[in-house]
Amino acid sequence: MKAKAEFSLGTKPSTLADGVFDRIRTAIIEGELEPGSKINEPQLSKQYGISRGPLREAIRRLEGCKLVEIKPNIGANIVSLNISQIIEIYEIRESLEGLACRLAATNAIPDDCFRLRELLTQHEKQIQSENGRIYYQREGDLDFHFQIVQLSGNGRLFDILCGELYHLQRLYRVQTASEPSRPIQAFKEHHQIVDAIETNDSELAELLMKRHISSAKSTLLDQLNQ
Amino acid sequence: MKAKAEFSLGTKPSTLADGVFDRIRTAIIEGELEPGSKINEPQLSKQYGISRGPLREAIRRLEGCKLVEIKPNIGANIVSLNISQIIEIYEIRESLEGLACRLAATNAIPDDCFRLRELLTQHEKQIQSENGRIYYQREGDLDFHFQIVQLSGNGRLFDILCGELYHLQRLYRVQTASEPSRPIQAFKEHHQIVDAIETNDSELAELLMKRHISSAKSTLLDQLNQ
DNA sequence: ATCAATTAAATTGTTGACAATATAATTACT
DNA sequence: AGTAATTATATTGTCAACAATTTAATTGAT
Repeated sequence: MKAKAEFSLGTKPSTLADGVFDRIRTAIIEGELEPGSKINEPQLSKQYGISRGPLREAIRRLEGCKLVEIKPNIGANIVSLNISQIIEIYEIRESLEGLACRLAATNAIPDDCFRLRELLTQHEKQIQSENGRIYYQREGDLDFHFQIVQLSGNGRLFDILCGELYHLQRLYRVQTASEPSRPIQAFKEHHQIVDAIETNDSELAELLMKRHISSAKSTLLDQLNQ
Repeated sequence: MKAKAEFSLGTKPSTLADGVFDRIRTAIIEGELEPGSKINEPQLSKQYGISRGPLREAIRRLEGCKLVEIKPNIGANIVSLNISQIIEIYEIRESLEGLACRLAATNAIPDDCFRLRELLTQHEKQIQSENGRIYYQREGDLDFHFQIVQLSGNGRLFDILCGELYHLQRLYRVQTASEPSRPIQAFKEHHQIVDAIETNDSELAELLMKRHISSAKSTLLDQLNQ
């Protein structure tokens, strides 16, 4: 019996299909598996040291998550997003994270706000430092949004945003190797948002978050039209 | 070669796994498979006349769609929603369908509005008639929302709403055998919404749709607290 | 040499068998 | 009789082999 408890809680890696699902999933999100590329079953099953049975189950599950597309008798391809699909996601995020932020402002207790400020302080240091700048800026931004959604207390909302949409946008960034283009401005907006949450001003919190995401969308569009 | 082209377009039923995925999926949505009940692989594979391999692939795909939950070495259960999860979905729908309706108001051409009116006329007849009243009221309501989301032109939004959230709420209704409780009022609100779309008043269209869904949520909460 | 037809290789789809685990039934004990 | 331990059954997880289909390579004709 191998020590295989990869995580301490909330995971269920006991089957090969589940384990390889996690691995392929992160490989897709991290950009190790190129968007649009084909999945070769014999190759992957050999690479992971399992047979095709559980591998195919993992791929089917990924299909359900819309991370791969399967064409009958042809095979599975890593999903690949074009710019208009990214804009679609921004539209949805604007709407849903506005909601999340409103709910967060209603629910948040002082300790939650403290943790958010802490995260932003950490984020600020990373903006000023040079090492690993771009990578950590992206991650810091995601962490912030992640925590807001968690504060909303709406589990389904969390699933959609943190379990689906964030991953897809990240996938696109890796795909196009885009850099964060307005880190200082974004940092300020984050603080504004925490201000609103801190005073339980849910309406303002919603408005600010929507504007924050709308700005990111506009920046992306500008970069393309330039 | 059997004539197996179940639908004329947009389907890919050529593999057993895909075919049985569709069948189980609709069985869940239609309420034929009871929420919370266990899936027995030998039984289902016999029932559908296939082996366990493709059946398990279908179940894994359903897991990815969050329609079943799999516990390792135990089995798969049809997902079962409690009331607070339904409320969560209402919150999300309020936000997303507001967005959808705003986009629809921007995009809609006169012919689209004509079709919406037609749908509502049909819906009105079904309210007045007695036969199959409840069932068709529900379906009519869903058709209306479905068409609005389609008019939004946002494919991802369509996937989330029409491919996921609608099904889950329907599942709950079957589960609790609830009836539509405010059909005439809902009918009026639908017409109001089309009015706004017709004049391309996107802001109003969004507001009305959000209010429409919020009312449905309140009605549900009232029924429970009464 | 270019293209179509044919053959060969590789990949996907499906099945049945076996191993591992969990559930049910039986036995044994206080 | 009630409960713990043990056996038996059923179900899930995994694998390897075979069938069906697609893709690549080869051959042949104009």
